[in-house]
Amino acid sequence: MRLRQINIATSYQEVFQQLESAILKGSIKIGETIPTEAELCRIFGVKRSSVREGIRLLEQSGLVARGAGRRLIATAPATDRTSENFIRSATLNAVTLRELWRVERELEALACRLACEVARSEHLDRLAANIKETRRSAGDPKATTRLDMEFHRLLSQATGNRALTIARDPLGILLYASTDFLIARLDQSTGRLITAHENILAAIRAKDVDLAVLWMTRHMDDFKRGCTMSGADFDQPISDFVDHETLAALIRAQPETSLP
Amino acid sequence: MRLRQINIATSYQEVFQQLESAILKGSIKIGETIPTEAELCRIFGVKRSSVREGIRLLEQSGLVARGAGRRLIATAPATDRTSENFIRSATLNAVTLRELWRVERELEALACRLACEVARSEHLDRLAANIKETRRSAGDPKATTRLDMEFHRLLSQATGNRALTIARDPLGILLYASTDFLIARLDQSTGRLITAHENILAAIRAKDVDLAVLWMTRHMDDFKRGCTMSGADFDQPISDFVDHETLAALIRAQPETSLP
DNA sequence: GAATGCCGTTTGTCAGACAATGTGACAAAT
DNA sequence: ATTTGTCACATTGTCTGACAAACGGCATTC
Repeated sequence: MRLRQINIATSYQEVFQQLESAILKGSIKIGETIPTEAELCRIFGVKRSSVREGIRLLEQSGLVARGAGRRLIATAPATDRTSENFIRSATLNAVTLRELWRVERELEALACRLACEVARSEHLDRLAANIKETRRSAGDPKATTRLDMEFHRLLSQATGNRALTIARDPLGILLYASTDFLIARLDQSTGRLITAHENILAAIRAKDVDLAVLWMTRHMDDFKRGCTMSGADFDQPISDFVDHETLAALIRAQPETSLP
Repeated sequence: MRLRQINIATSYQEVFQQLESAILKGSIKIGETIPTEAELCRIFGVKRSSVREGIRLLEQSGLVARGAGRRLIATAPATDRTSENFIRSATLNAVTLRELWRVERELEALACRLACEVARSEHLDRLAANIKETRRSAGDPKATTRLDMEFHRLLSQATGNRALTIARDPLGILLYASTDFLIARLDQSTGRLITAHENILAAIRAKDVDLAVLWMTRHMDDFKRGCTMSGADFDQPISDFVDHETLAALIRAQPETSLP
């Protein structure tokens, strides 16, 4: 005889699960409004407090957001939700800069390979514009760092691979936030950074996979060297490099990466 | 004169943010109990409904969970929270099997490289045990598929790189769930699967990076061939291969990957 | 036609209550 | 001595009812 764990869901969890299913399977389409709280009370046969608590769970999952008025509309969770979670998880598990960097290095290389394959000109133009702006930002390390992060984000979008974008985004944000702390690093190396970006873009334009990956790898190794040279211990947990307030601000400041 | 966007947080959001900060910066340590709702009411000066709605946000973030009794304790969000989010995002953005597979292929290769570097014998033994069990599972495709997923999860843990584990886990779950649907595929190829796993493990034991990556790449390409041969269109969104109920069950069934 | 003010609707919050469930201690039974 | 029954207590889950603030939409005004 096999008996199983008893697991009774509370009312508010039931509210969450039913609405979540409805959104994920498309009964409620993205952009549609969710019924009002009063209506949900009628539908589910529970009181407003339970409905509201269930809605909070949806809210934190990124499945609903307040649209025009205060009505809730169904939304597809963008990369920033996954980023939030990744960042919380990485922070509390004391993930080190080295671990983060190693994975990011590989994903950036993959981004280069994929970009060479699909590379639409509109995406490449955006990258070119980013480089141009980066050159103008010389002398403003904070802006340079931000544009660097933006370059890599644009590159991942240029691949058209949304799994890559979703997976890479949080890593990019965390690395950026950590090095923002070590900003002195950049003063010396803005030149090298621009050179690397330019060469990467040129290689992608030429569809030269190996060259693009080579330059990207150099770029990432430069990044590491810069960190260690400015005294950072690559084996310290990221929470030593960046406080949570900064991270929270960063997450919310993301330009809501669109996944076409 | 520079005026900025006004952004007033509601009471329950404020409750969430303050508790989130406290946990992330360690004022409330992982494993500690959160004050009772009544106490939080006193502390924050708001009513229970607001406190409770704030707690729901924490709950969905994976920052708290019900411990012994019904008291809430602070928890470090494990990989399954990030997985949930990734999966919702990937599903609703209609990410295709191809996109997913391409990224997973790269991360698995990285896992091989890192495993060759650090490879502690206890982890390798676990992989060996998994292969042994896989061999016993011949004839039970469902079990084989599950053990295959488990192999890759164990491998990523063997790298000691928690950023990799957190990033890879959701991809593994999604790919597994999608192919569970195409289970016939496996009947023909369990042999090849075991051979691949064995060769990967042997190469890692011998610290032969190139060989390990080579076998892993073959293994992943086999996977793709198996999918297409059993009639799957690799360019269809994953939601065509797996319904949400299955995914939700999978997420909850995860053995709560520990990040040491 | 665009700006303004009013009104119904919906949400955010409060106030208070009760039942269900879990804890801990202690007595009773095996 | 270990297990079981019982009880008081703490805490959570849910309900009831209410009100102010904020918003959309509509009629009004210039």
